[in-house]
Amino acid sequence: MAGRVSDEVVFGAVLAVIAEQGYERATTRAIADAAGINEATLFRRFTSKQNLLRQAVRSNFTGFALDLDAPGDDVEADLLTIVSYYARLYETRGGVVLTLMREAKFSPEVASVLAEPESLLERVDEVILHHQRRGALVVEPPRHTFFALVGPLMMRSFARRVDKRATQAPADPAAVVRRFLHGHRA
Amino acid sequence: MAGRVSDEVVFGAVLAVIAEQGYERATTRAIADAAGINEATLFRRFTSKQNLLRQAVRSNFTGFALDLDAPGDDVEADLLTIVSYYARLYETRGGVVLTLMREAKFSPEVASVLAEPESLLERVDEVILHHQRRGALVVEPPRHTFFALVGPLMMRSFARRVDKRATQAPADPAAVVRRFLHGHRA
DNA sequence: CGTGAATGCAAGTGTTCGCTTGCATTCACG
DNA sequence: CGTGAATGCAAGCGAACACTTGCATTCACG
Repeated sequence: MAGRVSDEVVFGAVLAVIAEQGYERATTRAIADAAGINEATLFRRFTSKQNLLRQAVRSNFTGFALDLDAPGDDVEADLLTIVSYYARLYETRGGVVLTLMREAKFSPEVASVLAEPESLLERVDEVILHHQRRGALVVEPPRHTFFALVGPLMMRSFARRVDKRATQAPADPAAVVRRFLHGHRA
Repeated sequence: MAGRVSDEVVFGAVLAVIAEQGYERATTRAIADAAGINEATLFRRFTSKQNLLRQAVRSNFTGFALDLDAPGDDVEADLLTIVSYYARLYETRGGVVLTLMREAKFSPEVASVLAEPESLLERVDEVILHHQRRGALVVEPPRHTFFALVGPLMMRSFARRVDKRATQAPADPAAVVRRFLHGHRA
Protein backbone atom coordinates (compact mmCIF):
# COMPACT_ATOMS: atom_id res chain seq x y z
CA MET A 1 0.00 0.00 0.00
CA ALA A 2 2.75 2.45 -0.87
CA GLY A 3 0.56 4.45 -3.20
CA ARG A 4 2.61 7.61 -3.56
CA VAL A 5 0.83 10.86 -2.88
CA SER A 6 2.10 13.83 -4.85
CA ASP A 7 3.56 16.90 -3.17
CA GLU A 8 0.76 19.00 -4.59
CA VAL A 9 -1.86 16.91 -2.84
CA VAL A 10 0.04 17.18 0.45
CA PHE A 11 0.34 20.96 0.08
CA GLY A 12 -3.37 21.21 -0.59
CA ALA A 13 -4.04 19.26 2.60
CA VAL A 14 -1.72 21.53 4.57
CA LEU A 15 -3.55 24.68 3.48
CA ALA A 16 -6.95 23.12 3.96
CA VAL A 17 -6.18 22.01 7.51
CA ILE A 18 -4.64 25.37 8.40
CA ALA A 19 -7.68 27.19 7.05
CA GLU A 20 -9.96 25.00 9.11
CA GLN A 21 -7.99 24.61 12.31
CA GLY A 22 -5.39 27.36 12.52
CA TYR A 23 -1.66 26.94 12.43
CA GLU A 24 -1.11 25.59 15.95
CA ARG A 25 -4.00 23.16 15.68
CA ALA A 26 -2.90 22.03 12.26
CA THR A 27 -0.89 19.23 13.83
CA THR A 28 1.37 17.07 11.75
CA ARG A 29 -0.86 14.13 12.57
CA ALA A 30 -3.92 15.98 11.25
CA ILE A 31 -2.11 17.03 8.09
CA ALA A 32 -0.87 13.51 7.45
CA ASP A 33 -4.37 12.13 7.87
CA ALA A 34 -5.86 14.76 5.56
CA ALA A 35 -3.23 14.05 2.93
CA GLY A 36 -3.69 10.30 3.29
CA ILE A 37 -0.07 9.53 4.15
CA ASN A 38 1.77 8.47 7.25
CA GLU A 39 3.06 11.05 9.69
CA ALA A 40 6.60 9.64 9.54
CA THR A 41 6.54 9.95 5.77
CA LEU A 42 5.62 13.59 6.16
CA PHE A 43 8.85 14.25 8.06
CA ARG A 44 10.97 12.06 5.81
CA ARG A 45 9.81 14.00 2.77
CA PHE A 46 9.50 17.52 4.15
CA THR A 47 11.92 17.54 7.11
CA SER A 48 9.91 19.78 9.45
CA LYS A 49 6.53 21.36 9.91
CA GLN A 50 7.96 24.78 9.12
CA ASN A 51 9.51 23.62 5.89
CA LEU A 52 6.31 21.88 4.92
CA LEU A 53 4.34 25.07 5.46
CA ARG A 54 6.84 27.11 3.50
CA GLN A 55 6.67 24.80 0.52
CA ALA A 56 2.89 24.67 0.69
CA VAL A 57 2.53 28.44 0.69
CA ARG A 58 5.11 28.81 -2.03
CA SER A 59 3.40 26.26 -4.20
CA ASN A 60 0.08 27.95 -3.71
CA PHE A 61 1.29 31.45 -4.42
CA THR A 62 3.28 30.55 -7.50
CA GLY A 63 0.20 28.74 -8.71
CA PHE A 64 -1.57 32.05 -8.51
CA ALA A 65 -0.28 34.15 -11.36
CA LEU A 66 -0.80 37.87 -11.48
CA ASP A 67 -0.12 39.40 -14.84
CA LEU A 68 0.66 43.09 -14.53
CA ASP A 69 3.86 43.38 -16.46
CA ALA A 70 2.72 46.23 -18.65
CA PRO A 71 0.71 48.89 -16.83
CA GLY A 72 -0.93 51.08 -19.46
CA ASP A 73 -3.15 54.11 -19.80
CA ASP A 74 -6.21 52.54 -18.23
CA VAL A 75 -6.18 52.82 -14.42
CA GLU A 76 -9.46 51.07 -14.06
CA ALA A 77 -8.28 48.05 -16.04
CA ASP A 78 -5.01 47.71 -14.12
CA LEU A 79 -6.69 48.05 -10.74
CA LEU A 80 -9.26 45.50 -11.82
CA THR A 81 -6.49 43.02 -12.53
CA ILE A 82 -5.13 43.52 -9.02
CA VAL A 83 -8.49 43.40 -7.28
CA SER A 84 -9.56 40.30 -9.20
CA TYR A 85 -6.42 38.52 -8.10
CA TYR A 86 -6.92 39.27 -4.41
CA ALA A 87 -10.62 38.54 -4.63
CA ARG A 88 -9.78 35.07 -5.86
CA LEU A 89 -7.09 34.65 -3.23
CA TYR A 90 -9.39 35.56 -0.34
CA GLU A 91 -12.18 33.43 -1.72
CA THR A 92 -10.08 30.30 -2.01
CA ARG A 93 -7.55 30.85 0.77
CA GLY A 94 -9.10 33.42 3.09
CA GLY A 95 -8.69 31.21 6.12
CA VAL A 96 -5.01 30.70 5.42
CA VAL A 97 -4.38 34.40 4.85
CA LEU A 98 -6.12 35.31 8.07
CA THR A 99 -4.18 32.69 10.00
CA LEU A 100 -0.82 33.68 8.59
CA MET A 101 -1.40 37.37 9.25
CA ARG A 102 -2.31 36.63 12.81
CA GLU A 103 0.62 34.31 13.34
CA ALA A 104 3.25 36.40 11.60
CA LYS A 105 3.87 38.76 14.48
CA PHE A 106 5.10 36.19 16.98
CA SER A 107 6.24 33.38 14.74
CA PRO A 108 9.41 34.11 12.77
CA GLU A 109 8.87 30.91 10.84
CA VAL A 110 5.51 32.13 9.59
CA ALA A 111 6.85 35.63 8.94
CA SER A 112 9.64 34.26 6.78
CA VAL A 113 7.12 32.30 4.76
CA LEU A 114 5.33 35.55 3.93
CA ALA A 115 8.32 36.92 2.06
CA GLU A 116 6.97 35.66 -1.24
CA PRO A 117 3.54 37.27 -1.12
CA GLU A 118 5.47 40.38 -0.14
CA SER A 119 7.45 40.33 -3.37
CA LEU A 120 4.19 40.28 -5.25
CA LEU A 121 3.11 43.36 -3.36
CA GLU A 122 6.15 45.22 -4.56
CA ARG A 123 5.05 44.73 -8.13
CA VAL A 124 1.63 46.07 -7.19
CA ASP A 125 3.34 49.12 -5.69
CA GLU A 126 4.92 49.88 -9.03
CA VAL A 127 1.66 49.74 -10.90
CA ILE A 128 0.12 52.16 -8.42
CA LEU A 129 3.11 54.50 -8.64
CA HIS A 130 2.87 54.40 -12.42
CA HIS A 131 -0.68 55.68 -12.34
CA GLN A 132 0.09 58.23 -9.66
CA ARG A 133 2.76 59.69 -11.95
CA ARG A 134 0.30 59.73 -14.80
CA GLY A 135 -1.98 61.87 -12.65
CA ALA A 136 -4.66 59.21 -12.58
CA LEU A 137 -4.50 58.45 -8.84
CA VAL A 138 -4.20 60.42 -5.63
CA VAL A 139 -0.53 60.66 -4.66
CA GLU A 140 0.19 58.86 -1.39
CA PRO A 141 2.33 55.94 -0.24
CA PRO A 142 1.37 53.16 -2.66
CA ARG A 143 0.77 50.73 0.15
CA HIS A 144 -1.89 53.06 1.53
CA THR A 145 -3.56 53.06 -1.87
CA PHE A 146 -3.39 49.29 -1.94
CA PHE A 147 -4.98 48.91 1.48
CA ALA A 148 -7.77 51.30 0.53
CA LEU A 149 -8.36 49.35 -2.67
CA VAL A 150 -8.29 45.82 -1.33
CA GLY A 151 -9.34 46.42 2.31
CA PRO A 152 -13.08 46.40 1.58
CA LEU A 153 -12.70 43.11 -0.24
CA MET A 154 -10.64 41.52 2.51
CA MET A 155 -12.89 42.67 5.29
CA ARG A 156 -15.96 41.39 3.53
CA SER A 157 -14.29 38.03 3.06
CA PHE A 158 -13.10 37.79 6.66
CA ALA A 159 -16.44 38.97 8.02
CA ARG A 160 -18.11 35.95 6.52
CA ARG A 161 -16.23 33.81 9.04
CA VAL A 162 -18.03 35.58 11.87
CA ASP A 163 -21.21 36.87 10.36
CA LYS A 164 -23.13 33.94 8.95
CA ARG A 165 -26.37 35.62 8.07
CA ALA A 166 -25.30 38.70 6.13
CA THR A 167 -23.54 39.44 2.87
CA GLN A 168 -22.86 35.89 1.84
CA ALA A 169 -22.00 36.87 -1.72
CA PRO A 170 -18.39 37.69 -2.54
CA ALA A 171 -17.76 41.24 -3.69
CA ASP A 172 -17.72 42.09 -7.39
CA PRO A 173 -14.19 43.27 -8.31
CA ALA A 174 -15.41 45.70 -10.97
CA ALA A 175 -17.77 47.38 -8.52
CA VAL A 176 -15.01 47.60 -5.92
CA VAL A 177 -12.72 49.38 -8.37
CA ARG A 178 -15.43 51.74 -9.51
CA ARG A 179 -16.31 52.79 -5.96
CA PHE A 180 -12.67 53.12 -5.12
CA LEU A 181 -12.13 55.56 -7.96
CA HIS A 182 -15.35 57.54 -7.74
CA GLY A 183 -16.34 57.33 -4.07
CA HIS A 184 -19.57 56.43 -2.34
CA ARG A 185 -21.36 59.72 -2.61
CA ALA A 186 -24.70 59.07 -4.31
CA MET B 1 2.67 39.05 49.76
CA ALA B 2 -0.94 38.29 49.04
CA GLY B 3 -1.63 41.68 47.46
CA ARG B 4 -4.92 41.03 45.69
CA VAL B 5 -5.09 41.89 42.00
CA SER B 6 -8.48 43.00 40.67
CA ASP B 7 -10.31 41.09 37.96
CA GLU B 8 -10.04 44.09 35.64
CA VAL B 9 -6.26 44.03 35.84
CA VAL B 10 -6.23 40.30 35.08
CA PHE B 11 -8.56 40.79 32.09
CA GLY B 12 -6.31 43.53 30.79
CA ALA B 13 -3.35 41.19 31.05
CA VAL B 14 -5.25 38.46 29.21
CA LEU B 15 -6.04 40.71 26.24
CA ALA B 16 -2.55 42.17 26.18
CA VAL B 17 -0.92 38.76 26.10
CA ILE B 18 -3.35 37.49 23.46
CA ALA B 19 -2.67 40.54 21.29
CA GLU B 20 1.07 40.05 21.64
CA GLN B 21 1.34 36.29 21.55
CA GLY B 22 -1.80 34.90 19.95
CA TYR B 23 -4.34 32.65 21.60
CA GLU B 24 -2.42 29.38 21.68
CA ARG B 25 0.76 31.01 22.91
CA ALA B 26 -1.07 33.00 25.53
CA THR B 27 -0.31 30.27 28.07
CA THR B 28 -1.77 30.41 31.52
CA ARG B 29 1.74 30.86 32.86
CA ALA B 30 2.30 33.90 30.63
CA ILE B 31 -1.03 35.42 31.60
CA ALA B 32 -0.39 34.86 35.29
CA ASP B 33 3.04 36.49 35.01
CA ALA B 34 1.65 39.48 33.09
CA ALA B 35 -1.11 39.94 35.65
CA GLY B 36 1.33 39.56 38.52
CA ILE B 37 -0.44 36.66 40.19
CA ASN B 38 0.27 32.99 40.60
CA GLU B 39 -0.87 30.49 37.98
CA ALA B 40 -2.72 28.41 40.57
CA THR B 41 -4.61 31.52 41.69
CA LEU B 42 -5.69 32.07 38.10
CA PHE B 43 -7.44 28.71 38.05
CA ARG B 44 -8.86 29.08 41.53
CA ARG B 45 -10.48 32.36 40.56
CA PHE B 46 -11.45 31.76 36.94
CA THR B 47 -11.83 27.99 36.73
CA SER B 48 -10.43 27.50 33.22
CA LYS B 49 -8.57 29.29 30.46
CA GLN B 50 -11.65 29.33 28.29
CA ASN B 51 -13.77 30.92 30.97
CA LEU B 52 -11.07 33.47 31.68
CA LEU B 53 -10.96 34.48 28.03
CA ARG B 54 -14.70 34.80 27.83
CA GLN B 55 -14.88 37.11 30.84
CA ALA B 56 -11.95 39.19 29.62
CA VAL B 57 -13.40 39.81 26.15
CA ARG B 58 -16.81 40.59 27.53
CA SER B 59 -15.38 43.05 30.01
CA ASN B 60 -13.40 44.79 27.30
CA PHE B 61 -16.16 45.18 24.73
CA THR B 62 -18.76 46.45 27.14
CA GLY B 63 -16.18 49.05 28.10
CA PHE B 64 -16.10 50.43 24.56
CA ALA B 65 -18.94 52.86 23.92
CA LEU B 66 -19.94 54.29 20.55
CA ASP B 67 -22.20 57.34 20.56
CA LEU B 68 -24.31 57.59 17.40
CA ASP B 69 -27.78 58.00 18.75
CA ALA B 70 -28.79 60.94 16.54
CA PRO B 71 -27.68 60.69 12.90
CA GLY B 72 -28.12 64.12 11.33
CA ASP B 73 -27.68 65.93 8.03
CA ASP B 74 -23.91 65.62 7.92
CA VAL B 75 -22.82 62.29 6.37
CA GLU B 76 -19.19 63.09 6.75
CA ALA B 77 -19.53 63.79 10.47
CA ASP B 78 -21.49 60.62 11.19
CA LEU B 79 -19.13 58.44 9.22
CA LEU B 80 -16.23 60.05 11.01
CA THR B 81 -17.70 59.02 14.34
CA ILE B 82 -17.93 55.44 13.16
CA VAL B 83 -14.48 55.35 11.61
CA SER B 84 -12.87 56.95 14.65
CA TYR B 85 -14.35 54.30 16.88
CA TYR B 86 -13.05 51.42 14.81
CA ALA B 87 -9.71 53.10 14.34
CA ARG B 88 -9.31 53.21 18.09
CA LEU B 89 -10.50 49.63 18.44
CA TYR B 90 -8.03 48.29 15.89
CA GLU B 91 -5.21 50.37 17.31
CA THR B 92 -5.67 49.20 20.87
CA ARG B 93 -7.06 45.71 20.30
CA GLY B 94 -6.19 44.83 16.73
CA GLY B 95 -4.43 41.65 17.77
CA VAL B 96 -7.42 40.53 19.78
CA VAL B 97 -9.84 41.31 16.95
CA LEU B 98 -7.76 39.32 14.50
CA THR B 99 -7.55 36.41 16.89
CA LEU B 100 -11.26 36.38 17.59
CA MET B 101 -12.16 36.51 13.88
CA ARG B 102 -9.84 33.62 13.26
CA GLU B 103 -11.03 31.62 16.25
CA ALA B 104 -14.73 32.26 15.72
CA LYS B 105 -15.12 29.64 13.04
CA PHE B 106 -14.27 26.64 15.19
CA SER B 107 -14.89 27.91 18.70
CA PRO B 108 -18.53 28.39 19.65
CA GLU B 109 -17.34 30.06 22.83
CA VAL B 110 -15.58 32.78 20.89
CA ALA B 111 -18.42 33.08 18.42
CA SER B 112 -20.91 33.68 21.22
CA VAL B 113 -18.69 36.37 22.68
CA LEU B 114 -18.85 38.19 19.34
CA ALA B 115 -22.57 38.74 19.73
CA GLU B 116 -21.91 42.02 21.51
CA PRO B 117 -19.80 43.67 18.80
CA GLU B 118 -22.50 42.46 16.41
CA SER B 119 -25.21 44.42 18.19
CA LEU B 120 -23.07 47.51 17.77
CA LEU B 121 -22.89 46.83 14.04
CA GLU B 122 -26.65 46.87 13.81
CA ARG B 123 -26.70 50.42 15.06
CA VAL B 124 -24.09 51.32 12.46
CA ASP B 125 -26.36 49.80 9.80
CA GLU B 126 -29.11 52.18 10.77
CA VAL B 127 -26.92 55.25 10.47
CA ILE B 128 -25.87 54.15 6.99
CA LEU B 129 -29.45 53.45 5.96
CA HIS B 130 -30.46 56.86 7.23
CA HIS B 131 -28.00 58.58 4.92
CA GLN B 132 -28.86 56.32 2.02
CA ARG B 133 -32.49 57.44 2.35
CA ARG B 134 -31.38 61.04 2.47
CA GLY B 135 -29.66 60.51 -0.87
CA ALA B 136 -26.22 61.14 0.59
CA LEU B 137 -24.84 57.64 0.07
CA VAL B 138 -24.90 55.02 -2.65
CA VAL B 139 -27.76 52.61 -2.00
CA GLU B 140 -26.51 49.09 -1.27
CA PRO B 141 -26.68 46.63 1.63
CA PRO B 142 -25.47 48.69 4.59
CA ARG B 143 -22.98 46.03 5.62
CA HIS B 144 -21.30 46.40 2.23
CA THR B 145 -21.02 50.12 2.82
CA PHE B 146 -19.56 49.46 6.24
CA PHE B 147 -16.92 47.06 4.92
CA ALA B 148 -15.93 49.53 2.22
CA LEU B 149 -15.65 52.27 4.81
CA VAL B 150 -13.74 50.44 7.51
CA GLY B 151 -11.94 47.80 5.44
CA PRO B 152 -9.04 50.08 4.45
CA LEU B 153 -8.50 50.94 8.09
CA MET B 154 -8.61 47.37 9.26
CA MET B 155 -6.35 46.09 6.55
CA ARG B 156 -3.80 48.78 7.25
CA SER B 157 -3.86 47.93 10.93
CA PHE B 158 -3.54 44.20 10.31
CA ALA B 159 -0.85 44.67 7.69
CA ARG B 160 1.39 46.24 10.25
CA ARG B 161 1.66 42.85 11.87
CA VAL B 162 3.29 41.46 8.75
CA ASP B 163 4.85 44.42 7.03
CA LYS B 164 7.43 45.91 9.35
CA ARG B 165 9.03 48.42 7.06
CA ALA B 166 6.08 50.26 5.53
CA THR B 167 3.17 52.39 6.67
CA GLN B 168 3.88 52.37 10.36
CA ALA B 169 1.54 55.28 11.02
CA PRO B 170 -2.10 54.53 11.78
CA ALA B 171 -4.56 55.88 9.25
CA ASP B 172 -6.20 59.27 9.76
CA PRO B 173 -9.96 58.72 10.18
CA ALA B 174 -10.87 62.03 8.53
CA ALA B 175 -8.82 61.20 5.44
CA VAL B 176 -10.37 57.73 5.28
CA VAL B 177 -13.88 59.20 5.28
CA ARG B 178 -12.98 61.81 2.67
CA ARG B 179 -11.55 59.23 0.28
CA PHE B 180 -14.46 56.96 0.90
CA LEU B 181 -16.90 59.68 -0.15
CA HIS B 182 -14.98 61.23 -3.01
CA GLY B 183 -12.87 58.39 -4.38
CA HIS B 184 -9.21 58.09 -5.23
CA ARG B 185 -9.17 59.69 -8.65
CA ALA B 186 -6.64 62.51 -8.60
C1' DC C 1 -4.94 40.00 68.69
C1' DG C 2 -7.28 35.85 66.32
C1' DT C 3 -9.19 33.58 62.59
C1' DG C 4 -10.72 32.14 58.07
C1' DA C 5 -10.39 32.91 53.38
C1' DA C 6 -7.40 34.08 49.63
C1' DT C 7 -2.89 33.72 47.87
C1' DG C 8 2.04 32.17 46.75
C1' DC C 9 4.99 28.41 45.90
C1' DA C 10 6.75 24.09 44.22
C1' DA C 11 5.87 19.82 42.64
C1' DG C 12 3.25 16.84 39.94
C1' DT C 13 -0.72 14.91 36.83
C1' DG C 14 -2.12 13.34 32.23
C1' DT C 15 -2.23 14.73 27.54
C1' DT C 16 -0.59 16.35 23.19
C1' DC C 17 2.85 18.22 20.47
C1' DG C 18 6.90 17.89 16.88
C1' DC C 19 9.83 14.65 15.63
C1' DT C 20 12.51 10.01 15.56
C1' DT C 21 13.41 5.06 15.12
C1' DG C 22 13.24 0.08 13.78
C1' DC C 23 11.27 -2.91 10.95
C1' DA C 24 8.11 -4.97 7.58
C1' DT C 25 5.91 -3.99 3.22
C1' DT C 26 5.40 -2.20 -1.28
C1' DC C 27 6.62 -0.26 -5.71
C1' DA C 28 9.41 1.15 -9.78
C1' DC C 29 12.67 -0.42 -12.68
C1' DG C 30 16.21 -3.24 -14.81
C1' DC D 1 12.71 -12.15 -10.71
C1' DG D 2 15.80 -9.14 -7.90
C1' DT D 3 16.96 -4.99 -5.69
C1' DG D 4 16.98 -0.43 -3.63
C1' DA D 5 14.39 3.37 -2.35
C1' DA D 6 10.11 5.03 -0.55
C1' DT D 7 6.42 4.08 2.44
C1' DG D 8 3.37 2.25 6.35
C1' DC D 9 3.11 1.08 11.05
C1' DA D 10 3.77 1.16 15.95
C1' DA D 11 6.23 2.73 19.54
C1' DG D 12 8.46 6.16 21.86
C1' DC D 13 11.21 10.58 23.22
C1' DG D 14 11.51 15.08 25.52
C1' DA D 15 9.15 19.28 25.98
C1' DA D 16 5.19 22.12 26.77
C1' DC D 17 0.60 22.51 27.82
C1' DA D 18 -3.83 23.07 30.99
C1' DC D 19 -4.81 22.09 35.28
C1' DT D 20 -4.25 20.13 40.37
C1' DT D 21 -2.59 19.53 45.06
C1' DG D 22 -0.51 20.27 49.73
C1' DC D 23 1.23 23.44 52.54
C1' DA D 24 3.09 27.81 54.28
C1' DT D 25 2.11 32.69 54.21
C1' DT D 26 -0.51 36.76 54.18
C1' DC D 27 -4.39 39.83 54.54
C1' DA D 28 -9.03 41.63 55.81
C1' DC D 29 -11.99 42.01 59.35
C1' DG D 30 -13.93 41.44 63.78
